[in-house]
Amino acid sequence: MNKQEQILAAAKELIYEKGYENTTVRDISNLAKANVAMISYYFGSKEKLFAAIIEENATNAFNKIEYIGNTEAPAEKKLEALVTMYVDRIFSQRRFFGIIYRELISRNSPELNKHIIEMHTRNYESLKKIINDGQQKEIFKADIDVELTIATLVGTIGQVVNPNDILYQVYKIETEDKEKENELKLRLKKHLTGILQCHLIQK
Amino acid sequence: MNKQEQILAAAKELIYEKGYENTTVRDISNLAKANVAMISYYFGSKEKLFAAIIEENATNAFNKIEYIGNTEAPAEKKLEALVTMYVDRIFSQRRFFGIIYRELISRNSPELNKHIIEMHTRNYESLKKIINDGQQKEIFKADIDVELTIATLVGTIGQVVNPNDILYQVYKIETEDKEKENELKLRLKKHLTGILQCHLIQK
Amino acid sequence: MNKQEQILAAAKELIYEKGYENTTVRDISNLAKANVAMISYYFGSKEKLFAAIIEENATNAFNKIEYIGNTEAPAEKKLEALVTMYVDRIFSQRRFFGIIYRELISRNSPELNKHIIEMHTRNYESLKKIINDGQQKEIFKADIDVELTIATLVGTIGQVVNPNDILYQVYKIETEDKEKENELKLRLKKHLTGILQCHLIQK
Amino acid sequence: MNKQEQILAAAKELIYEKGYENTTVRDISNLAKANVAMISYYFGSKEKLFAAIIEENATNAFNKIEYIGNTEAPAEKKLEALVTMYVDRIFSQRRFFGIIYRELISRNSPELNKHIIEMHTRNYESLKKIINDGQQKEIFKADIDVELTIATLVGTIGQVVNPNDILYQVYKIETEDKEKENELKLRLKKHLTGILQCHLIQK
DNA sequence: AATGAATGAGAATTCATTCAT
DNA sequence: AATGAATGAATTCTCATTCAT
Repeated sequence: MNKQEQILAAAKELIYEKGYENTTVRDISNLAKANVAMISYYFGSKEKLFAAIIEENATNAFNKIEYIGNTEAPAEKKLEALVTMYVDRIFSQRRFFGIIYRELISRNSPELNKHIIEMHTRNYESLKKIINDGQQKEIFKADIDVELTIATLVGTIGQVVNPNDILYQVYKIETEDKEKENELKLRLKKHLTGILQCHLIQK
Repeated sequence: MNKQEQILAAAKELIYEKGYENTTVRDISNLAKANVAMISYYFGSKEKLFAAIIEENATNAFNKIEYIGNTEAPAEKKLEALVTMYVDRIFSQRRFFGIIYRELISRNSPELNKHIIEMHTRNYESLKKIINDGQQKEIFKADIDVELTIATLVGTIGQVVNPNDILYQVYKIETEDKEKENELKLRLKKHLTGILQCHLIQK
Repeated sequence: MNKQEQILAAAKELIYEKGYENTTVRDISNLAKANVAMISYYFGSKEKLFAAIIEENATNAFNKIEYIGNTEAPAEKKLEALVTMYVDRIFSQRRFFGIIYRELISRNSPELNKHIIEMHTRNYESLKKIINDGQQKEIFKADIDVELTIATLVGTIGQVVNPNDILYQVYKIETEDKEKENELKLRLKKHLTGILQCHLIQK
Repeated sequence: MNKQEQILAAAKELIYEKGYENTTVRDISNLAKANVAMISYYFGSKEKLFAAIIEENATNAFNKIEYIGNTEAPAEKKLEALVTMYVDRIFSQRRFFGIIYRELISRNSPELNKHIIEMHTRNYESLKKIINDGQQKEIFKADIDVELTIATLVGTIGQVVNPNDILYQVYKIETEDKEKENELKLRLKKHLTGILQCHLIQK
């Protein structure tokens, strides 16, 4: 792992840990064992470093959604695959998920916001295609609110995973415990598959 | 409205608009037409001002949940009332919703976090009581995941309302348009009532 | 002298001494025995502090030119008064004269440049009026190049006073010696009065 | 043109354009299409690169003055030749003229200053010799202030050419216009020849 | 209760220079 | 001779807080 990658990794870790505003470039450079100036050298600025992280992340998600969309599986299997993928993904990136929204809200960098939105729109469209496809094949109900159904999928996981102190204390789930975490992931997959099937599938 | 209230109001407005870190005490004092020093004078520090806002907010929510729980309505009506209340509430406080989680993540003030969690736990318990009640009366299914069901309720609304640029661009919803906003609220209420009834109610 | 004035005074001193770029806000705040932040507090930024200095200075010059222009003296007396005024002025502000041009050349702040030019234009017009008046009264020759005559007046003094190492070493004039300095001022006044009278006055 | 010369050329161009402090070694290396490190490699440091530029420039001037001094022409012709030479020279090097003084004032490199002063002293002595020669031959008046006369020559041109925004706006002269520029040079030569002859030549 | 001035710490960024190749 | 990566020092500015009134 070269310096540039080390910086990226350190930034990802810290930015979620403490938020974008609370993470200083010095923190990042210390963790990455790189000189402060290297951040400007490689990424131009703190903000652009952040943009690079988002870019990488969103593209990654996009590829996974597209992959599921392009399989030959029936719609209900695709739904299950999406739930599984999303739960795994958001959990494994719990350190990152959430910041996007947090920073989106801080309107001080319209350019960055625009970029994030573009990424998200792309991912969203890819996701929508899968549901529309299920509707066309008359496996999914026609009269569902596609946008809000996606909001339920993502929002539920986000709610569980994001504000982790709440998760781990309000929801009485122990943190740092891999086993318990896997249990929770299973619970989430089951809950979401159940609620979404009930909501989506024709009877 | 006295100076203290003016400061509180200004803080609420700005902190959501730009986030906690991006809101300076000077911004707040300017908007409140108060002197900077008054913030320290009345609230002790910026952080304590923030805590005061959260306090007020959470207590407000708690009262509303308790009120619904204490009515004589049947469980399915209470569910509908909760959906309506949550949608209205989060929408009307969209300016505030989200910061809590955002700041929770920034771990720099454990005390503040603890306080937020206590508030939330209290609200959460009150909410859970309502669902457990419906289960006891055999209107709601017994084998549902109560915690995650609440996560779906709150998370779905949050997902729609929170990152509003995404809302307004990815979800193709026009901002600043009261009529469209009401339309969206109706959509959300319908979607959530539908999906939660399908999920919760015994057949 | 309050803090704001102290900062202004310290800035004037240092900026000429070492140039704008070589003077740090920390230097200024140290000399002014003020905190660094006070510079932003009072002036907004280093650049605006510089602008304030220029403003004050140019306005001061303008008033003096206007005063001479408005006296009842004959043109040749006004010329003498101008020479005297300019020599005294540039000498007494030798610490300041020159920076304007130095910074004008560094084109990085177009706004500042625009402002400086406006000030100078105003002063220049006032000066020109005096010479034109002498021409109208047929005391001064009609066929002189007014712009370049002013350039000679200002440029000569500037050349002597500005690059003071050259002045004091190339021109073999001892620095820091008040007596010698007065001698030099007399020399300059004599030289300029002589050369300008020879150039301007009708025979 | 090899790399070293390219760097020198790029440095000359940029340093005047933006001033010494505002020109970064990276700017220079970019324009010269050379690596940053080559500047240190060839010149030792940014400052020494600057010294090299000054050296070249001053020597060039010295040779021209000496050439005029060594011709057989009568003093008044030499004066005219000097005016012409100086106007042409300062104009053609307007990009460079002025920085010398600007940097001289920034006292942070005494060595560099000393060097510049030496160069200037040499040039100045050569110039003075020409005037003294004219005095000896009783063509020029004996009672003139030689130093200040030279200051008038150089200062007037500098005043016109140096702060070019003032020149081009206060003096109402269009920039970038070769024809107008030549016109201005002629004006200057005429003005200076006139004023200096009137001042210097015996009647 | 209220103010404006003042403080000191900490932020991101930029720069000339050097090192390893 | 030439390069790209890396360094550490320095700079301006912003912020929450406190002091004197």
